[in-house]
Amino acid sequence: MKVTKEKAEENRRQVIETSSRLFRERGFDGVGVNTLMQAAGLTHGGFYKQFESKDDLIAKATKAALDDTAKRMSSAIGKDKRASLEKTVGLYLSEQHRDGVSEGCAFAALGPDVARHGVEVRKVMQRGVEDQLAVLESLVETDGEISSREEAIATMATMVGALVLARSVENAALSQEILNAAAKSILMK
Amino acid sequence: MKVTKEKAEENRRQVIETSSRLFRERGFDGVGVNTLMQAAGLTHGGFYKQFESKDDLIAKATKAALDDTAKRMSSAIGKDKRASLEKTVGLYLSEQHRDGVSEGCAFAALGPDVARHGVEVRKVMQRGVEDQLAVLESLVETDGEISSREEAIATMATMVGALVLARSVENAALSQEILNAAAKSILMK
DNA sequence: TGTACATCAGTGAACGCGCGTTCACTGATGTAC
DNA sequence: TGTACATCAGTGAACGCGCGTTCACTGATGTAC
Repeated sequence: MKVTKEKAEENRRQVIETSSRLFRERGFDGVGVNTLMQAAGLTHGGFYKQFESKDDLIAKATKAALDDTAKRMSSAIGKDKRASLEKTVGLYLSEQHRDGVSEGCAFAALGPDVARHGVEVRKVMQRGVEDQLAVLESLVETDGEISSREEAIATMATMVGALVLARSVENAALSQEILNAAAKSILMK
Repeated sequence: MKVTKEKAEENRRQVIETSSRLFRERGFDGVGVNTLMQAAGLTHGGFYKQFESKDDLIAKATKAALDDTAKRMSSAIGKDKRASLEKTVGLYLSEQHRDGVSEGCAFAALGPDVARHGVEVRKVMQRGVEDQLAVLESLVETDGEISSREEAIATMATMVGALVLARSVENAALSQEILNAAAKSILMK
């Protein structure tokens, strides 16, 4: 049956939000349309009234995941540059972030998945990378050897790589060691 | 029909090798048992004569991928520490490596996939991380502020993160910029 | 070394199941008068 | 404001297909004598 425009829009956002979490947790190929719709409280048949295809939802859910992370990370930003950087790195390389994939960074959770998919989602990802780089660029200190843009890129790469590695190993001590060493290296510079 | 022990062992290795490439390219959930067996020139029915389950193959193929990368990377190691580090970083953060997922680093290609899977494959991955860290530890220079172990971890995180990001963005210039900035940052320290 | 036979890698059909996508239908919403 | 009707979000069955796994069978290999 038909539903108010507002309700339809709310359902749509619900599907995207739920998908952004489930995709991060299980990968694009790890959850089906049926599961995603049911998790949002709907039946699968109506999916194509809201989205062009699963790939369309993938692009939109990835964007939502990026916005989600950006918002969480922005809570670390204050007036003091150094304190903001420390807080950002501390949040990103925390046990909680490592263990909370479904609410965490889309680059670390979905990077390789994105690389395997279509142009759309890679454009979305690119936008997310540029946005995050802009934030980091305003936080890093640099000497003459390297530009703040380059420093921001290296910092982001270190954070993403450390999170990916920390999540890939079985041993908890090694996992923690990875997070700590990366944080130390970034904040030492 | 039965086949010589040697032929059976060769088939087995062929399946593992093929899988290690296809998994890196398409993800664990992106290729089925049927496809993997056919790619190795066999029919799918015999799969369970060689492997306990798909997860069993995933663990063995991931190990093969790690060994593959380790071998490729070891070609960069020579007598001069600094030159070896430069060559390692140069190889890892090259366009060729970015574009050659199926022959490239398992951490960057399969990290999140591994994080989503069983204990077995995470143990395999951990071993790979430790091995690669040992190599890097012997290449990095450190001051008193950070240990060579910590420096090796940070270096590895930066390389893996940069490769993941470079593969996730659509724009070729940005992708190259990421590789370059990460390499510069590592070699500057 | 030659023969009889057990082993078992590989085949191909089949299992139940979930995939992404399509479609005829429903009935409340929202619009035209 | 009230009525008639077109719209369209959501339903549930169905599409062909590939998934991981099982199984009866084949026939060359490899072993026991």
